[in-house]
Amino acid sequence: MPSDQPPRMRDVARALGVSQATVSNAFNRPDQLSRELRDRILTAARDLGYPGPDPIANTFRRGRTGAIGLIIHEPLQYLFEDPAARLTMAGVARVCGEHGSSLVLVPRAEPGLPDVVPTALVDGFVAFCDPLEPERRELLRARRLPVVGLDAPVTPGEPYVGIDDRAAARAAAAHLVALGHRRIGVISFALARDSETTVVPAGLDAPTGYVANRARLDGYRDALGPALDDGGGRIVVVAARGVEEADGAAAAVPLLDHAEPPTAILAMSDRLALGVIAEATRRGIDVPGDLSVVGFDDVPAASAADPALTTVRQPHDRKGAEAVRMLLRPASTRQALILPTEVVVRASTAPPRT
Amino acid sequence: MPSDQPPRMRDVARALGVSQATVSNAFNRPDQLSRELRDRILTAARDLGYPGPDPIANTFRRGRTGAIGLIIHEPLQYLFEDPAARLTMAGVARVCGEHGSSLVLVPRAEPGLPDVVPTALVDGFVAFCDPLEPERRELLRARRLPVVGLDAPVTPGEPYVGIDDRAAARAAAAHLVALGHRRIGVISFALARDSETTVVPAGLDAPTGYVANRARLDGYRDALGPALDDGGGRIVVVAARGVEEADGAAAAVPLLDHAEPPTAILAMSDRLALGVIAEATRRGIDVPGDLSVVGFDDVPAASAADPALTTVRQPHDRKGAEAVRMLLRPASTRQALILPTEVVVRASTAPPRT
DNA sequence: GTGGCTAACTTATACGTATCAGAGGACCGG
DNA sequence: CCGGTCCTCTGATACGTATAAGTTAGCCAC
Repeated sequence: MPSDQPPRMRDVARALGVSQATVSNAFNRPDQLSRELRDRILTAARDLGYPGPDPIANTFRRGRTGAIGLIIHEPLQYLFEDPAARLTMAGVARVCGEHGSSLVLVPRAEPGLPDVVPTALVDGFVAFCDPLEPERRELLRARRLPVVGLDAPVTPGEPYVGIDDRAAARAAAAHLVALGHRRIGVISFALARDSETTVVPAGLDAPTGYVANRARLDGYRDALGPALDDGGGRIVVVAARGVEEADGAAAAVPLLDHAEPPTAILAMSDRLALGVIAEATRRGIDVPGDLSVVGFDDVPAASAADPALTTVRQPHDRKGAEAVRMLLRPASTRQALILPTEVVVRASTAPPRT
Repeated sequence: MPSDQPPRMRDVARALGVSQATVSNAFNRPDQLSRELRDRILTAARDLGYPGPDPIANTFRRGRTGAIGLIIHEPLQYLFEDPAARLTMAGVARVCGEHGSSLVLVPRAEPGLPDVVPTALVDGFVAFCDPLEPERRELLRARRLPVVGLDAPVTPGEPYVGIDDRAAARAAAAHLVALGHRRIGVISFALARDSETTVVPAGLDAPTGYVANRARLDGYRDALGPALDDGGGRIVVVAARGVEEADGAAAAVPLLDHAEPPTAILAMSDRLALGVIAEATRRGIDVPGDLSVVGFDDVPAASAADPALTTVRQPHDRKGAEAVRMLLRPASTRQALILPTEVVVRASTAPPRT
C-alpha cells in the first residue's frame, strides 16, 4: 500500500538497490553513470511516481533559484493596468522568457503583512520604483543580491536602465517655446506620497524626492527659463494627485480656471495629458487651437487620441528588456544605460492664438 | 577582518553566546524568549549585518514558498500585451498582493531550455491555458501541487474559474438572429496550434482541442441552427491564424470576398472583431449598415471603437481574482466556478439591409 | 606482474534553518 | 521543605538534495 507522500530520491534509490547519489547523477550528470543504469533509474522513477528532484531542496543545495524578482511600490495590478508600465513589463517578461527565468512579481508591503523582499526566492531584482522606499532599500541591500534599477538607480551611482529625463523634458518644453508659447502650465507627478492636487508655489523648483520628477522639472526649466527671461511669460506648476487620466484632468482645473490661462500644458505622462485634453474638451476649449498639450511616454493611446497627442517617445519595451539583460550579465559589466528619447509632434500642439 | 560572506544565524548565535535555536526564535517566535534577549539578538544581528533567515533555507525547512505560479503557453509578454489577458491578470495580481503572495510568471518551455514547471518555486499554480499541453499537464501533475484552471479545467472535472462559453456564444448569436440576420460569418480562434487562416469546411462542427473554442461553436450552433432550419440562411466558419486584430482582418477576407457575403460576423474575441471592422472600413463596407459585427470579451477598446462594438462582456478581473482565491482555499472547497456573462449591444450591430 | 588509468559507482557531508523534546532555574501554593 | 508549573533557553534532529572524495573493478601498456 503506497504512502500518500510522493517518493523521494532516496526511495527510488532503495527500490533499485543503488545509492541516492547515483539517482541524483541520473538526473543531473548523465556522464557519471552508464547509459543502461541511467535508463533503468529514470524508468523506475517514472513508474514509482517520483516527481523529480524536489525544487526547493534542489534550490537549497545549489543556492540558485532561476528566477528574477520585480519590485514596485504600486499595487501589483498596476503592472497590468498602466499603459507605460505594461510596455516596459512586456520587455522584462520577454527577456525572462527567452532566458528561461521565472519572473517573480513581488507585492509591496501591505499593512499587517510582512514585506516579501527579505524572503523572495529570486537570484536578483529589477527595481521598478522611483525611488525605492528607504526601508525597502535597506531590506534589499541586506539580501546582497544583484539589483538593477528601472528608470532610476536604487542608490545613486548604482546600475540602472533609464532615459535622460532632463534632456527629454527639455526637448518637450523647447517644442512649445519654438511654437511661441510663453504662458505654460506644467502638470507634474505627485511631489510626495499621498499628496493632493495642488498648485505648487515653488514652481519648477518644487522639492520632490522622485528622481525622474526632479529631472523633468529641471529639463522644463532649462528650456522655459531663458524664454521667459525675455519677459511676458508665466509658468505655473500643478502636482497631480495620481497617475491616471482623471488626475490629469483634475490637475488641469486650476490652470484652466485662471483668469489668464496657459496657452500650453506640459504633462509628465500621456495619461495625465489625455486627462487634460478631456477636461479641455469638456469646457469647450479647442486643442490645439486654444490650448496645446504635450504628454510624455508615447503610449498607444497617445497616437489614437483625438487630437493625436504630441509627446516624448521613450523605448519602454527595450528599457525593460535591457534591465533584465543587465541583471543577467556579470556584475562588473553593469553600469548606467541611458536610452534615447524623441519628441513626437502630432496634432495636440500648435502656435498660440495671436 | 570580516568575511566576504554574509553571516549566518549560527554566527549571530556565537557572537552572543546563545544557541542558534534561540536566534531562530528571536526572529520567528517572540513568545519563546525574553524580550530583553530578543532585543539583544535583533540588535546584534543588525550590527553584524545578518540579512535575516536565509529565504531558501527557510523555505526548505518550512516546505512553503509563499508564492503562486501562473502558467501560460504564450510567450510571457502576452500577459502584458493582450487586452483581455491583462484584465484577468490584474485580478490575479490584486489578490496575490492582498494576500502577500508573490506571483511567479512561469515561462513556457522554449526549445533548448528545460521546462520550468518541474522546478518552479511555488505553492500552487493557476493554469491560464486552454488547454494545457499534455506534456506540461503531466509535469504539473507530478508536482502534486494545487492547481486551479483559468477559463478551462486542466483536466475535465478539476476545479477552475471560467464562464459558460456555450451560453455566452449562444446569446451573442441569438442577438444577430433576433435582428434578422441569416447569412452569418463566424471567426473562430485557431482550431489547432500553428494553423493557417482558412475557411473551415466542417463549419460549426469543426474539430478542435480547445475547450472554449468548442463550447462557443456549440453555442453559436444552438442559436443559429434553428433559425437556419427555416431556410435561406448560411453559416461560414473561418479559423483565424492568431489572436491579434490583423488576424481578424485576415480572417474576414474570405468572408467579405464571397459573392454573397454575410450580413453579420461573429468573432470569438474583440480583437478579432476590431480587425474585421478595420477590414470592412478599408473596403468601404458600412458597419453596421452593410455588416454587423459582434465581438467577445468587452475589452476597453470595444467601447472606444468606432462604431462601438457589440460584444459579450465577461468579468475578466473577477475571473482572475477568483482563481487565486480558489487556490488559496482548502482543496476540499475548490470546485468549478462559472461567472456570469452579458451581451452588450452597441453600435456595431443592426438589422440587415432589406 | 605491476603500476597507472578510467569507468562506474558509493559513502559521507554540507547547505541553513525550524522545531521538538527537554533541562534548569525561579516561583508558588501547600 | 517539597512537588508542580511556568518561563527561558539549549541540544539534537531532519528537511532532500548535490557533490567532493573515496572505492572497486577492469583494462592496458610496459
